[in-house]
Amino acid sequence: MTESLPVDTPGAPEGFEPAGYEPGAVERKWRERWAARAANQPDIAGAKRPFYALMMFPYPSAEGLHVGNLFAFTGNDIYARFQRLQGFDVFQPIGFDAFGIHSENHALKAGLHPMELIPANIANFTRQLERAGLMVDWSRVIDTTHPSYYKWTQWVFLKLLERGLAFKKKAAVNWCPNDKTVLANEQVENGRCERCGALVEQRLLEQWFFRITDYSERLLDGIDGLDWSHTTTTAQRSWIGRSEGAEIRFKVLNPLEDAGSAAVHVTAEVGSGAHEIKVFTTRPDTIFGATYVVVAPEHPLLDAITSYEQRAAVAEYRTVAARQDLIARKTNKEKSGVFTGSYAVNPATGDMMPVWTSDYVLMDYGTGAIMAVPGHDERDFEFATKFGLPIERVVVARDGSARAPLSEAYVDDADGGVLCNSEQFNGTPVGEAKRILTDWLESKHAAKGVVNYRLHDWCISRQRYWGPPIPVIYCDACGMVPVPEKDLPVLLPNIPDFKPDDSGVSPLARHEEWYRVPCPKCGKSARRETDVSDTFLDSGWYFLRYPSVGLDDVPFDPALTKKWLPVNSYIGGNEHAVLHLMYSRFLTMVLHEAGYVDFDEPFTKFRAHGMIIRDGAKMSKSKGNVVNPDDYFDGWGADTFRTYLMFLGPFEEGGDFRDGGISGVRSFLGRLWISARGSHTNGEPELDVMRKLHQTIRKVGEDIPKLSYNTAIAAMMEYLNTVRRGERTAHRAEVEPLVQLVAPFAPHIAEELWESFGHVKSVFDSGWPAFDSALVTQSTATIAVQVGGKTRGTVTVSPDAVEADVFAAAMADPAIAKFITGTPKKVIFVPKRLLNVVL
RNA sequence: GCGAGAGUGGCGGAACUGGCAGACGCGCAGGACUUAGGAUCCUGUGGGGCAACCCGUCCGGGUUCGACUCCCGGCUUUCGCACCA
Repeated sequence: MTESLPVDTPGAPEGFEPAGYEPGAVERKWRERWAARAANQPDIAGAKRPFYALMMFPYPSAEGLHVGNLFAFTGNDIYARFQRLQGFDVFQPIGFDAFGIHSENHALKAGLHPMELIPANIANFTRQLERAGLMVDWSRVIDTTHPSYYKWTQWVFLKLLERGLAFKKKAAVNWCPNDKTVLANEQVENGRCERCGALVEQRLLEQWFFRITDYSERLLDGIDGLDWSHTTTTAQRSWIGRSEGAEIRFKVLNPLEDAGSAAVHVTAEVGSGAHEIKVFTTRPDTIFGATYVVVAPEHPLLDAITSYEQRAAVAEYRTVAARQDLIARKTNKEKSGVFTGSYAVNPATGDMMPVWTSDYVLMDYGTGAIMAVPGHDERDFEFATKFGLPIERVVVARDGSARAPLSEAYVDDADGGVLCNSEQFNGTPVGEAKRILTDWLESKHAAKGVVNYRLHDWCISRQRYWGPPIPVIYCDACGMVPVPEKDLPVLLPNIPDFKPDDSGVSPLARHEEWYRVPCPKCGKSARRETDVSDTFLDSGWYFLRYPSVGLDDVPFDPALTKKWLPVNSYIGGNEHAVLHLMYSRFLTMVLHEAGYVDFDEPFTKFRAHGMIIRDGAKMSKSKGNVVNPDDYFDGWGADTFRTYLMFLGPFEEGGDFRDGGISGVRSFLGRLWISARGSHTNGEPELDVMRKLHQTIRKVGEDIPKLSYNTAIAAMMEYLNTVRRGERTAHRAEVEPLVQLVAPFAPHIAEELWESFGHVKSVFDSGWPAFDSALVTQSTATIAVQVGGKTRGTVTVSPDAVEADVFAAAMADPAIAKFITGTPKKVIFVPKRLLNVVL
């Protein structure tokens, strides 16, 4: 794979024979030089112009660095180095997100202990990352599994506990029988564990939760002020899932002995309404069309409202639903359900509506109960059709008939519909009707307008070993007692048998010597919490820690935090668009309220990078299309590999990795080397070349902040082609600034060439070259001449030529003039660009 | 199903606010230097046609002097979310 370049350079000055470009040697030299000079360590306490360039820290897998990681890190590094060249004190830290089920499972499989596996993985990652030539401050690395870090993760937990934002509740949770662990809803995909693919079961366990739902509104509103990738903010908004509607209360009649008989047609006056079912609906306007009510199988009132006759059927249905819950329930859309034997009163019509239970109503969302409007909801329509429940039309297109039968749910709630069969509200447009009907129901004390969110509380409990123990102690006398801050960290013990079992309790519970502790309050024997916390808690605050790494008495120093945060630029994958970024925002808001930080949004700017695919598919071991960065570092050098990755396609979209293109980038650097090493200082640089240079300086300076790296590289290639056109030798002044432009992409070769020009200081302390706006302007303009919109040729004129000049020039060219027959009806002139003659 | 993107040469991809479509690179072809070249350098390269020219940015309409770009309708595709009431 290694290739040699010619030793002699055409036109090289007498007695100077540049050695061929050998990336291996050059890169080694500069890695060592940077380390020796601590070149990548900003003055954390004293920086004048701090710039925090953060990238999402990796999970240090045993397989080593993935090109996807490298792609992301390189993209961040280029931006960071560019900011450094702009004169900022750039802080680009890195760390390792090494707790969690992934590491633990891998350790189990490999027969190793995570406490041995993880340091080895981190060492390997570090070695690979160092070769990439990242401008990373290696003196401030975070390892989430180190007690000096998770001490403060536990501290964060205690802060939430203090503020009432951490709480325990028994909850139906997703249990993966294979990984033997609880999964967050987000970790379940189509009823299967996102990691191992096993079918997920439902279990009832006591879990720790963070009350993120208290922040739904703030998390949503805050998005407006963020400079984030559009795709990311869209994902956040839809994850929060705000919807406006009404909560409507339905009185339920006591189950009547004869309920269920066909003759039942009770009036509103009958029954005492001992129970009330609350439903959430976004369509209060359709209340007149509500013909039945459905509660989720887990609904707390279900038992109370079920009639004697229906009890067996309901109980059986509920058992089946519980068993299949996340499996069939979310994938099998065939409607099923059972009548409870009770009736609810429609507050608008006074009609009796049968109450059913069905798994198409989710306990998780809204109130766990719905009013069914089969005429105007597809799911309700399907259900009503299947079970023979009445379907009423209460919305009709403006020109439609209120009697028109419904063959499917009419769901147009935008502008088309007006109410019908709704008494005094007939004719009201749907839009207004939502508000009017809510007000009306409110006046009858049957409803209130509410806002509902899809966002759920964050379950942070994991019944596993490889995580930070949740710092709580249970005492028979004192109850739940938080571990005092002075006792942090609660160390994760090094135990050999960390394998989870089927009990649903963490392996830590098997170690009495660990979990038996004196109560911090009364001193009597007590027990530790044996759950560990979610890795998203580790990564939810790590950006706060970086500037304060090494300070053991605080999680993050106030002065340093004020200086460096919020993060100026954050780059990462869109796979974390929702959870990691949402949790980080949430924790920041809480810490802000608690007075620990003076900002409430952690990441001012966020950009999601694209994904690198190969042969049109995601890289994976099973497909055998994984790229090992080491091979490319060895074969081509880090500078070539970095630049190539950035040249593949737009950074925010990713690209298709193929070996084919890499040689183009390598020969670009090779030619740069030759032109720079062979450059002369005789006389003046060529004016046309200098024009192109200054245009290139401008272009690259505009492209990098936009992360438009591929076009920046293309511009530099184009410029180098101009410099070398016709085998000409470069003037020093023509290539020296190019070395600065290339530096963020290919830092090693840039340093080497910069040094060869006689500079003592690093190229990264040389500042970004300024462009001369006089030179950027073209000396001539090539103007397209169109006749009737069709391009018929071009004319070259002065850039400030006016319409008449260009028209004259066009007429002087017979190839163009022959199309201009007769008097032009109209002439469109765009200076410096185009002349269009309309006949 | 809903939401957000994306469809441009043989390939990866450029194209500012509606103004010469195909920058840059790969590949390919020809040439130079060479004992040789898979190294390096130069030239060419959307399709058709001898040419003048014609046709070309997923498809069909539209707006405009002019559309890859804007509007309407459709197709394909990627990524989220998904019985969210």
